[in-house]
Amino acid sequence: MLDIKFIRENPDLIRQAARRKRLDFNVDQLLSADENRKKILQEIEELRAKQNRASERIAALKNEEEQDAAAKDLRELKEILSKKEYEYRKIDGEWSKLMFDVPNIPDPSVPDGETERDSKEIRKWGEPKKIDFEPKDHISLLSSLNLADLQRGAKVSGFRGYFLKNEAVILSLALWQFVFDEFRASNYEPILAPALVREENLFGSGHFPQSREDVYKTQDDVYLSATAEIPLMGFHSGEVLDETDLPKKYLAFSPCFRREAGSYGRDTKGIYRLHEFFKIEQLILSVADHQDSVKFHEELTGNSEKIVQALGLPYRIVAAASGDLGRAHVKTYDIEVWIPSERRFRESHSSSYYHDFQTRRLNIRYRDKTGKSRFCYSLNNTAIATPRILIAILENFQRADGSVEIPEILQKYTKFNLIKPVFSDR
RNA sequence: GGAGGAGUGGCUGAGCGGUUUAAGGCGCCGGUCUCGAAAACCGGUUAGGGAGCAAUCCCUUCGUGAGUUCAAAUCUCACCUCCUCCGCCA
Repeated sequence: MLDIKFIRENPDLIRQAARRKRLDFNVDQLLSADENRKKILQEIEELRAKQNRASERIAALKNEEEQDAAAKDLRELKEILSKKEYEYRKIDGEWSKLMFDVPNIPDPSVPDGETERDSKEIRKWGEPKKIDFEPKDHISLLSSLNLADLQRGAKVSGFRGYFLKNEAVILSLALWQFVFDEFRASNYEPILAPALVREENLFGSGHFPQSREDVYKTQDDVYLSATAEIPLMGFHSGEVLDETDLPKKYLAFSPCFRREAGSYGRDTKGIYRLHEFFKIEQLILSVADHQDSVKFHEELTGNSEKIVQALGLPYRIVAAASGDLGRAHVKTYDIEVWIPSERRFRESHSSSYYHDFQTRRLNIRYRDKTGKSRFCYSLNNTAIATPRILIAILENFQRADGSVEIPEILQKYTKFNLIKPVFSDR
């Protein structure tokens, strides 16, 4: 959600934002709804003022008969008022609907383009290991090393279902432990976040109303969160923080659920795209300052780079193209790790900032030094997502004999340094 | 799942149809007093929107939404949250 005053004063910026994000949004429709709404609201306020004054006069009358007589005269006013109010509710509903559709404005540095293919490489780290044999893909490694059961996963859980087994389990636990340890000395507060969230949080974070079909809904009308960003943004909703408490930094683990409604044809095999996974997410609430957002965006991205570097995975940072940005986003960096079997980089982390788009919806404010209340700015980034990151680890660390090395940094957690192929079902 | 009770400003807490522009207290800000401070005393102090150069004025806001009424913090209904008890439960 953007400030209506800003929209009134900068309709061209909104038009341009919609064009860059490849969204169909009609600013003029909003502006005319806005004008209409404002006009009716002013009329209602005048009528209410009139009614309030008349009511006060009635209250001053001591005689009940006099009161009744005076009240009679007000019924007509009341009728006009309620008609106006009905009109207002209608236009206000229209107005809100449009307001929820207004895209946030992409930063000028965001590369223009339609899809993922138009993203721009910012920097690169590491060299893919020389593999002098035909590298197996993660699906065949999972199978030969007995690390997952995808058939039974589908039988029990349905399409995209999976069981992780044996060393893959220990490796997952090791990754989570390692990441929380990496942040131990930092001022990121560790959190285990709920996955069940109320609808308002999904609106607040900018996932609703557009992406309803991507989210699971329970029979109690609470939803299964697609990321800890959602409960974490809801954490401070409706609060007025003190400027001295900012920035707030969180590191949250949660299960994540995604319907993947629009991606039936894509990544249908393996564990790249799942309905159910686990993620540790970083999130920052900061003061309302663009330069701060830029600074913290780099910090969040840098934190994740350190993790991927420590794991020894070659990666690159790309700035997502304008058309690939979510409605709520100002700018997004993806970390893409090297996948040997595909000979390409694929997304493992996503680091974004939003200015006050989310905090305005969630009403997360702070009192600045002058005592004025302002909306915080928000940012978030993946710290690690499992099992997806296992794909990169398995493929990059595979050896000619079919075994897989464990990244050195994880060995103190896993207590083993090699995953060996099995030749019979364990 | 069942039975009760409760949600009021930054906090505490009164009000239960109309001088409520929400009492009182705490906190905070300003002032008087003081060499300075504390105490005491005086004044100010919810938030959002709108009109105006400004002084100021208007509307909304007592968990949320709908309703009754000329008028709702106050009455009715639904929902949300918290507390107590019973049941179930890792």
